[in-house]
Amino acid sequence: MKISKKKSDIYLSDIENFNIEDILECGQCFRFHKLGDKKYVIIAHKRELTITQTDEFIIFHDTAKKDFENIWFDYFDLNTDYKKISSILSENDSVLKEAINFAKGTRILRQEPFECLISFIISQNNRIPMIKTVVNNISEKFGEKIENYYTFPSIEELKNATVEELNECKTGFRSGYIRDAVSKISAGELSLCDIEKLSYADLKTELMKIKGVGEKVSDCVALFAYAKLDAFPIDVWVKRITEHFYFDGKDTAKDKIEVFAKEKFGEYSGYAQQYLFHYARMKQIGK
DNA sequence: TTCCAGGACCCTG
DNA sequence: CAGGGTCATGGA
Repeated sequence: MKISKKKSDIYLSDIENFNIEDILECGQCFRFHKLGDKKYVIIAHKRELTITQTDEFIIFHDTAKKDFENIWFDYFDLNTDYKKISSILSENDSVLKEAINFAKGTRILRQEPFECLISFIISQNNRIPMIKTVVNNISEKFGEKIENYYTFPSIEELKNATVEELNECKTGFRSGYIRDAVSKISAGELSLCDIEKLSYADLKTELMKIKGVGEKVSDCVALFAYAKLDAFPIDVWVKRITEHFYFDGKDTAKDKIEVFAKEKFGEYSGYAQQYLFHYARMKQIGK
């Protein structure tokens, strides 16, 4: 990977397995807007990052080198060798091979824990376009305006949000769950910072103390905010595609699928899950 | 109109 | 303890 600075922009080159479209459209994060072909603006870390990708470069517009090193390098998981991981997962598994080939440039983002937690609470029994709408509504109502967009609110900014105000953001029956998460965190019953050092299993146990956070939501937060790569979130799509390809199309309990994934994908479960999820959803597999 | 979505809660038996 | 009805919301 090569990094160069041109005027106020950062240029990345010689990087494999990076496709901004795959990364953003695969359903792991919700606060971005498409500006054009392979051109997006992402709102994270109190910044609006405009990013474009050409055949040769990935361009981080108007970005200080310090911000690239301190924020975006980790956010885009640039220290991980996805070529190696995709090659290991493709080996002896034609399903993964196909799913990876479909979206080679997918990477697991390292998202901010609070935003990730609230976003995936909202995700339950919901659709991705609607999740994006609701998360944006919350940002516009409780966050701060940067330039053209609003930040996702901090814990402090969401602390006094009432169920009625949340309902106005279309959170529906999840408003009480968000209230419970915010109150437990602001009361110090749960520290999103302290749990970072916990194992995957212990981290899940802590997150699941929040009302409205179960197996799947805690798995997503573990994977997308804390980089617990042994997590394998099982939603309707992952259930469908694993049943379709690995269980002869038969209805299979989630705990059985979990055991299967751990055995087959091991320390790379999180990556495998994301390739499978995106492929299944795009191809409507099992539906 | 009915069904369903990156589920989890809670009541019933 | 397992199973399934129920929960807002909006698009297909």
